[in-house]
Amino acid sequence: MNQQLRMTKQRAAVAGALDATDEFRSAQQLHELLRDRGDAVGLATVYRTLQALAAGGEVDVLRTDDGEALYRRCARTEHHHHLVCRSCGHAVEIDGPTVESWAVRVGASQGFSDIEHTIELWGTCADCRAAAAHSG
Amino acid sequence: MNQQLRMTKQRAAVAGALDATDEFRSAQQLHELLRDRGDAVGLATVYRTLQALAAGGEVDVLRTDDGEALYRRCARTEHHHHLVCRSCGHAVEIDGPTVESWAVRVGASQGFSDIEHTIELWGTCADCRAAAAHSG
DNA sequence: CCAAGGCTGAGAATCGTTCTCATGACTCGC
DNA sequence: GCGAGTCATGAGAACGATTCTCAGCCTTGG
Repeated sequence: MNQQLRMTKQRAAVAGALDATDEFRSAQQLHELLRDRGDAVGLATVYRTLQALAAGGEVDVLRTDDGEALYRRCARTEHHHHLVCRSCGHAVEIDGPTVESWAVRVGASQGFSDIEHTIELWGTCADCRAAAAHSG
Repeated sequence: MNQQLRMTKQRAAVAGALDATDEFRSAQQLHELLRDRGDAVGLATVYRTLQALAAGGEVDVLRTDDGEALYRRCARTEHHHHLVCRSCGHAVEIDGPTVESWAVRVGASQGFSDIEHTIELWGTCADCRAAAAHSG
């Protein structure tokens, strides 16, 4: 299969960093994280690795309001959505069977085909809310 | 209230360009469009105007998969979503009462607060599909 | 018509992301 | 273990979208 993909120290490091958290992280955050941890990896390599993982469906990608890409290794490969904490990136995988069918139905009723949808929920997780309460 | 906001030729031009279409357009597209039309407006001004309009809720903004911002003047100011043609930008405003409540419910059940959601549908509109069929 | 302060635009500066290219690291066959 | 052929890496340049700077212009209130 992917005889083409060599398992290098760098790829392992990036994958490891992703495995170590269930929060969405930007490429730059992962890059810093690896550097601080001692597993320095070039920024370009981090981007390339994330790209490859995303293409293979091994990590999920989403965009913040200002267009930055965030990555996360999810437990499941099947289609799902996320509830993400806007302050710490903590995420919960969620299903929305109802939403799925709604999307397809609405799309079709308007004559559109090849319907896809972008559905992400943003909020403040319990921990962050508590933290905010203490400091405020 | 917005005594602060002066009505200038440039702002009128940008607003006009937005009013003239129901498709999502990027700042750069609008900039070119205005130039071609003879109402040249500086790119910076286009961005500033769109930003102001978006802040005032007068235009809707969404992000393409690669992070570019698209703008559109919508008929309604109330919360709604869109079904957008990924090839021409044509958009239809849609409601999703079911989805709205689902989002809030899911968020709350996970202990998150201040839930917001990003829900956009992408597809190929009938016209674009027909066009593709002819050329393919 | 005047003054005052928001507005504009060209170009520089940012920022995230991708590309280039010389060098480095795997892998396979011997 | 050795060498060739490749894919991978990383520093830095290049890019594309967006924002900032700042001197000069225009709108508005009087």
